[in-house]
Amino acid sequence: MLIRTSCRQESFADSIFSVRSPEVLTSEFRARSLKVTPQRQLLFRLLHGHTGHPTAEALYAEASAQMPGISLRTVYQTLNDLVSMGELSSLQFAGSSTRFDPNVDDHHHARCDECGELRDVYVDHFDSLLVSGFAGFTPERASIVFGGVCADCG
Amino acid sequence: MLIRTSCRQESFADSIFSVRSPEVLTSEFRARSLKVTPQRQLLFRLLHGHTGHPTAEALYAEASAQMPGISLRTVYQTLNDLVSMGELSSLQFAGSSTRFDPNVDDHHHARCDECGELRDVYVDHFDSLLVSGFAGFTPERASIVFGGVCADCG
DNA sequence: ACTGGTGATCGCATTCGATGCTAATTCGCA
DNA sequence: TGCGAATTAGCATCGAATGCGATCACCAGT
Ligand SMILES: [Mn+2]
Ligand SMILES: [Mn+2]
Ligand SMILES: [Zn+2]
Ligand SMILES: [Zn+2]
Repeated sequence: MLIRTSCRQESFADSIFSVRSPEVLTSEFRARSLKVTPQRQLLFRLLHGHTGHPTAEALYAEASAQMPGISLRTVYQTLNDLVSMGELSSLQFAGSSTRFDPNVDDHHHARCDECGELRDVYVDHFDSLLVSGFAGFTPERASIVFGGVCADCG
Repeated sequence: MLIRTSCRQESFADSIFSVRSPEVLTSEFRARSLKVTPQRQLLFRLLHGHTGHPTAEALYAEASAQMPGISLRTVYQTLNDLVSMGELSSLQFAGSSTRFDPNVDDHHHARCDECGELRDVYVDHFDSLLVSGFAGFTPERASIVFGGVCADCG
């Protein structure tokens, strides 16, 4: 496998992509007659600025620290709402639970075979790919997952 | 999203990729001191020539038709063995159970959003992709999944 | 062919992530 | 402030997959 690494690597590292602000999410929820509860507000805050790919359990742990008694069920509920609103995306890999991605930008992922760490990667010249085998299939989206070894595990 | 469709589309459709022959798999199992039982032989046969992406349950159904009493546990066992031997690969998507892929050729997939149908696609010029964000990560593999609508659901 | 030993089979229990259900609560609008 | 509708939280349930272990059977060596 040959992969060309862009020289613009650094410029991307500077950018931080996350879920939209708690204020925006609040309006979005209200606009859909969804109530803005303290539990949801807390999750809005936790997700905003989050650059990783947390699981529901991880967010539940973070949330519990600030709001003891919040239920895992509610965390799932809210994350699912955000996903169906397109404010969050979800990723699934073999042998681990669903990861939620606060970065809804058009991007792809690199996943470490050892530790499962997931990082965002950006791909240029996607349209120079030549794909055969669609035969009637209408592609609308594409997602690339690179498998390999991360810096820590290497 | 812009995707270039290869004019060689048809030539690929002619090729049939599958798991290796029951005879080869038999030798492979013996070489590893794994016994070649009737249950395994049946699965070898079912997988050979299989061009789809069946679930363990689906293969269990097929197997049960020819060998009533075979257990789902044994089907999983054998499929997992084949995967760890590299004779079969496994794929996982959100909201559905693991799909086993008898095609271990280097290829990618297109998945219908409606019905979940999965088809093989082949990608050329992969090395013209420009990837940024690796930063220490050593990529070894890549897998592309196209999302969209299949001919039946369109 | 027989046999011993190691690996396989199969059914049942168990795990784990995720969702269904619902009484009690709370949000948000009037 | 009060009402109706949405939410919460806890527990039950689900589905896919694996752990376990008594019994079975492949197969190498005789
Ligand atoms: Mn991401
Ligand atoms: Mn395939
Ligand atoms: Zn790692
Ligand atoms: Zn379809």
